[in-house]
Amino acid sequence: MKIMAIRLRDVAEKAGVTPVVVSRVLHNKANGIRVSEATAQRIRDAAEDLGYRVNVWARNFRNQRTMALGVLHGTGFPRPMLDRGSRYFASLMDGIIEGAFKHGYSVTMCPKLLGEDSNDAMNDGRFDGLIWYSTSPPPEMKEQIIRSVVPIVVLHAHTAEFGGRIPTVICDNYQGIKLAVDHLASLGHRKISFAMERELLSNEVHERRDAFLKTSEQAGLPVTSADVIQLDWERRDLHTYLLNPLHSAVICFSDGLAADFIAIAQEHGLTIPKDLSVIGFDSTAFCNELRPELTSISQPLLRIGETAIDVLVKRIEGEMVEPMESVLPCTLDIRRSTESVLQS
Amino acid sequence: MKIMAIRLRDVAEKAGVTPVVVSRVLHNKANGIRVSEATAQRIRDAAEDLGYRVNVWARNFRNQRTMALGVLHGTGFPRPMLDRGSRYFASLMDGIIEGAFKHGYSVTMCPKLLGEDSNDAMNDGRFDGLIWYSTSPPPEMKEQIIRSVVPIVVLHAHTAEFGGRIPTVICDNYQGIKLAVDHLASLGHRKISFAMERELLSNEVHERRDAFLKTSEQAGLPVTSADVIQLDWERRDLHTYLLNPLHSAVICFSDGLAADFIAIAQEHGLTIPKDLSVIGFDSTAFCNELRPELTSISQPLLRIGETAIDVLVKRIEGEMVEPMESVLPCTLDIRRSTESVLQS
DNA sequence: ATGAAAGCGCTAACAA
DNA sequence: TTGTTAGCGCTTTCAT
Repeated sequence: MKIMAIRLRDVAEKAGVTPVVVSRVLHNKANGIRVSEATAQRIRDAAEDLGYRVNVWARNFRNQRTMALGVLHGTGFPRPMLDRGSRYFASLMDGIIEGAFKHGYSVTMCPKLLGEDSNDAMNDGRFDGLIWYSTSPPPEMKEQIIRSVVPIVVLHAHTAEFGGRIPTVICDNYQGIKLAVDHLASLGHRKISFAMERELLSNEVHERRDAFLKTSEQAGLPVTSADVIQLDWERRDLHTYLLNPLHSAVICFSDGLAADFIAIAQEHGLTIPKDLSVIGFDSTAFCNELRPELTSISQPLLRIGETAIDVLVKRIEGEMVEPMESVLPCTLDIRRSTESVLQS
Repeated sequence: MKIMAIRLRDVAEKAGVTPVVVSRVLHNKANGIRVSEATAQRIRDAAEDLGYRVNVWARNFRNQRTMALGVLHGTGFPRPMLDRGSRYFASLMDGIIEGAFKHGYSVTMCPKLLGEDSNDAMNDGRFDGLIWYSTSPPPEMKEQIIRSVVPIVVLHAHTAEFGGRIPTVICDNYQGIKLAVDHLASLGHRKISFAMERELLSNEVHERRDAFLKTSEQAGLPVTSADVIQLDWERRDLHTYLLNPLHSAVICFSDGLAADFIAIAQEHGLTIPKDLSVIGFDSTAFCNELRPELTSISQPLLRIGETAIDVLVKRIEGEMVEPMESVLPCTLDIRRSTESVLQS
């Protein structure tokens, strides 16, 4: 008992004209309509009466566009859960959706896509464009991305990784880390550290670590690569470290990691921030839910998502994108997890 | 410089056959292929050589299906942000995506849809089915839902609200609240309260409040409607209440509300759970990030999302759904925000 | 001002 | 085993 939707043809019959005229009256906003007002009114009435809606897919098919964008999650995890870890991916998606809506595109998450055969998504006509969001794609993926039929924008990567041929959007990791280091220095901290997940494959990890080392030095702090704390997924290394913590402050690679750091430090009897100042990265909403609230480097995730879409849409519409790499500045959201070392 | 994708016709030409044969060889999994192995191989080679991918939209168009599901967010907010408040919506979406993938459908979030003209989504051919997620739709919306061309499943509502004609999925609010009340009673709490947002329009608020009153009575607790704390969005009422708190425990309508309750109670010098036990509702991931970790009634959001999709797909495929209303049981996740009143 | 024709890529039904 | 026909709903182009 499938109810048929009303088609252009139905409206045309009711109004006593051909579908072409109906199309012009109802959908040709820009062009001159070239239809007598009387007919136009008759058509509009008929459409109203029947409750006509254009069939979007038929139109898109005819126009050879889908007005749909896909979000690809290449490698790393099986599927990005929205509700897991920090709200990182959720924030990003909010930005992507926002940007897409602005340009009249929809955002689709679909199986083949987020799973393995990402090659399909680039060629099966499902999308006008793709956002590739991945920690760090293996070489063969990069080749695939470069050769994709469909325009792609890659998040959290550098254009150089793709032979300068794929637009990318990334935050200014160096400048972000510098904000954190300077903040700690201004609070009188000298022994500061950087915590990262050893097994996380991501260019950004190394960017942030290197930025930590470099900016600390610039700030005149006695920091070496020994001050980088490498952690395993299960946080065993963290327990080990906390038996004999050597620093008064730590900058963590992500908010999720910072949350763990705080929780486990508290288990070990440390008071945050009195005994240890902690800074996260991303400044997602859940920083406000942690106790103490987490000071965090704010990567503008919403804007990153939106920017990526802006760039992608330009590409889809055949415009050149300049510059190919969008680097967005970070800010520092100072909350309660950092305090002056002098107070203690 | 739009690169054309390879079409069936291109493969056919290269293999020296007609498109129909190619279609059969490459896509007719189920039916007998009825093609000689030699030709089939030739076709497969040609497809491989050219890097052919089926155009999914053309196929769907021809088949008069979209294999796409929409998520409608009727009223209340302008657009559900994934990263806002508790992770409620994110969890739900994870379940929805999971369920959709299982059945081979994609999930689309698109502008017209999540904005105002939800009527479009029901008739513009964009979706094979819709999930309606709304706090509590106004009457005219309900009429629209009932009359929709496209199959719909409504979340967090009762089938009776839609004349018994629309399938719904909802958690067992009564049983969930009962778990919380019994838990508190077993910890020796006598003066317990229920906190809700006065201005939130939602059937579930009232269900939970009523369940609180009824199950408390059953548990032999001296509870009246005066023990329901009504709050404004800005939480001014909460500050007022906390000047002179009358209860040793509170069950909150949502995790987000519980988080606020805890934070503001702490500002007022209360220690959680020593001075006040707090229970949330939803048990989203961020309960673990609160300090203390939040005891919460767990609504199986992932399963609610998945179930909704299962039901929706049945409807799409013309099956009858029985029962029309799926009520999923809650559980209680006991964390650190509740403790025995006797300890103090 | 209106209409006829054509076709987007694909596949079900029927024909040879 | 292979091919022909036809059409999903829409819009662009060209004719009337």
